[in-house]
Amino acid sequence: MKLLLFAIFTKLKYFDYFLDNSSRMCYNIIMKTEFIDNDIHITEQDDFILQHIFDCGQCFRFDPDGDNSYIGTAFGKTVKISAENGRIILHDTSMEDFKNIWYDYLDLGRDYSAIKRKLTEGGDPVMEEAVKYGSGIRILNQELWETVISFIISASNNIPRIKKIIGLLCSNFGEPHTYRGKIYYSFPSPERIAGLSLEDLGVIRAGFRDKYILDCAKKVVSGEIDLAAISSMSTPDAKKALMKIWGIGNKVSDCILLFGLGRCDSFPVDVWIKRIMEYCYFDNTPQSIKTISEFAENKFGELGGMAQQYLFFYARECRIGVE
DNA sequence: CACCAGGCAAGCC
DNA sequence: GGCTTGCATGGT
Repeated sequence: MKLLLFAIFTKLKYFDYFLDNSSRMCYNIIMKTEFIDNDIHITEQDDFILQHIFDCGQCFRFDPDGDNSYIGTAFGKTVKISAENGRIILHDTSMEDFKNIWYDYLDLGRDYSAIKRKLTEGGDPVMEEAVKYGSGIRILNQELWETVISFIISASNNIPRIKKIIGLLCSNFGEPHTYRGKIYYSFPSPERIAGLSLEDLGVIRAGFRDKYILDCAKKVVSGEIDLAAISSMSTPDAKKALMKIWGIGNKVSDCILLFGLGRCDSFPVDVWIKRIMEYCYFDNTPQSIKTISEFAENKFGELGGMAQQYLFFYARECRIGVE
């Protein structure tokens, strides 16, 4: 029990909690893993629903691939994930990539059942509904550079078009690799983007955001922006540093803190969150973003980021406050 | 045609 | 500090 509570706020490292690290079958306290014919099979993991994970606006590079499957690219590797009858399968991957990339990317070391219990233990009917709708949400641990550029692109944009722009960025400027007989592209490096002109970048149709992308890439390459340094800063300092980047303001920096830097207390307030918070907690009366942020900080604290994802998914599924 | 989309920068007070 | 406006593009 002590371990479970501990796991809410930390993350179980793959290597730390597996009983038998040398065999092809492993357990940790919240799931069972097997490596069978180039596939990773995960069972005894109930807090995992692909639609919730990949359709809650945190990640723009995974798409449905048939029933109960998604396929996408992260850290330069592509994986097809399917989930059916309590069995999650990561197809055509290696144990190495599972340990080094996907285990952490999918946040498999965190106990989301405990998080959901904690968020709803106060008897908040709003959060109970939200958690019911998005019960399989997990917060992905994404690459910082990709998260920075992706959320610069997200400003004043809609999710389908964000995905389209990022897709064009990768297919035009990323490195190709083959997976299951098809070609996929990595997210382009800072060096690659920094070498482009604004005109080159025009093919991705990013609109007014193109200059932010180019400026950021150039400054990352020159060292003026040090992402490694930012990742080791305290959350307030990291936020200040991110907000110095052209094109990154309050909301985008909160998204980067949550999705790219693992700061789970970060509570990004966008138009959807603003609407659902006003509707559910403020008698549907308009509030400033600052008021909503402070309310969320008091109410959700360390779990603000998780609460935000459940609310965001719930708001969009039920179109709360729209019409 | 207007209005909006996981906002932000710049210019104003 | 807070408030307004313009911004690229594509969809409704």
